[in-house]
Amino acid sequence: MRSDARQNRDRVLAAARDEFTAHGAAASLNKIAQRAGVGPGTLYRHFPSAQALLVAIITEDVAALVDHGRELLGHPSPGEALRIWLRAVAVHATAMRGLVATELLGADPALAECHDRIRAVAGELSERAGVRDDVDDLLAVVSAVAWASERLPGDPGRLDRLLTLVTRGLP
Amino acid sequence: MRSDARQNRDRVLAAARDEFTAHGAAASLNKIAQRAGVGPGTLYRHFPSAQALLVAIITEDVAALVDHGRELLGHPSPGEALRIWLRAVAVHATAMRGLVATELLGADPALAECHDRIRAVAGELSERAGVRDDVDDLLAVVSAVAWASERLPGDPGRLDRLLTLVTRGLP
DNA sequence: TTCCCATCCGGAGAACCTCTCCGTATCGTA
DNA sequence: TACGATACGGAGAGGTTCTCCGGATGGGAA
Repeated sequence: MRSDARQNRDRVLAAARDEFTAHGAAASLNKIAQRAGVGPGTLYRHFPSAQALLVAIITEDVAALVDHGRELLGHPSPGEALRIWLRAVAVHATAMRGLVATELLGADPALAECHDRIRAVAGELSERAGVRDDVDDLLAVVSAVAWASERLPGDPGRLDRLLTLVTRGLP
Repeated sequence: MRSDARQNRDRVLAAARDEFTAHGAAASLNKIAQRAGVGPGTLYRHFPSAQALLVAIITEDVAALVDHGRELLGHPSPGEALRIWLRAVAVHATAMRGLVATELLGADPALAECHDRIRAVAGELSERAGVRDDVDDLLAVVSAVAWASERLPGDPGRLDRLLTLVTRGLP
């Protein structure tokens, strides 16, 4: 890839983060292109859809989330490790006004690898904690309440209350 | 209100239900107007925004939901009554591709009366069941998993599994 | 039954969106 | 330094939301 192409792609991604963070699903691709200082044709050549943009951003962030989960495998309290990590998953899902949750709960095959990585860590943490719940269902619930808490951003403690509600059956 | 105005309003509401059911948030107000057989000016005079349309539809449906809840107050098993009703709330929230959940979890003051009515029934059912959870949080969780289950409509049993997960701490 | 007017209708147009196409620009290799 | 493959970008097509105002009409009064 040419250097100007690489630079433009990075700028589009950064602008997309900012626009999605500010406007969630209402973010405009034209505005993202303007913010990145490129033409719409350039944006579309790098990312054929808003979804492709979101996938690229989410993929960057899932790496850190998975690393965090792996570190928690060494936690002395398996139940606590799982709770800490599920909270990290929830916080991650609230990003970009809940768009991360929306994408992770959808069926985009482009996120299959992200799902696999998250599922693998969730599986290990759950097993250590003796939790028998289906990990996909557990992750779905956590993402769902993350998304819900983004619907009323004026209540900062809400995410934790909702998480407490949905994880009380855990050890 | 004139009879032609009343008729057009009803047709717009019916068309809106159909379009929101088929397309969720991607439903177009122009298409709704076309489907109702009115001009955009007519649609906008009756409903100044998509949100106003949704509020009108949701308000119609909440009446039935609340009636259902009141009937359940006579249920011999208070825990079971609460579960049955929370499931009804979830099913209601999945309507129009999860748009009902999206709206009920938002901050639109126009839905304040709906919230009050739902909260009142939830409060009574919870009290009978000995549940101390904050009813707003409980309702939020239920709407959240309803929305999540709409993200993957190909898995019909998912809503029930997610509901079982989030309500297991109840009596 | 007719008339009149307040209420209602509807569609052209403005401004924005998504997305594409193709003439122009430029990076990088020879 | 030159050239060509790669990349750019913006005009334009077709869609959306939303408004405005000239025309239509429901219904009440005479």
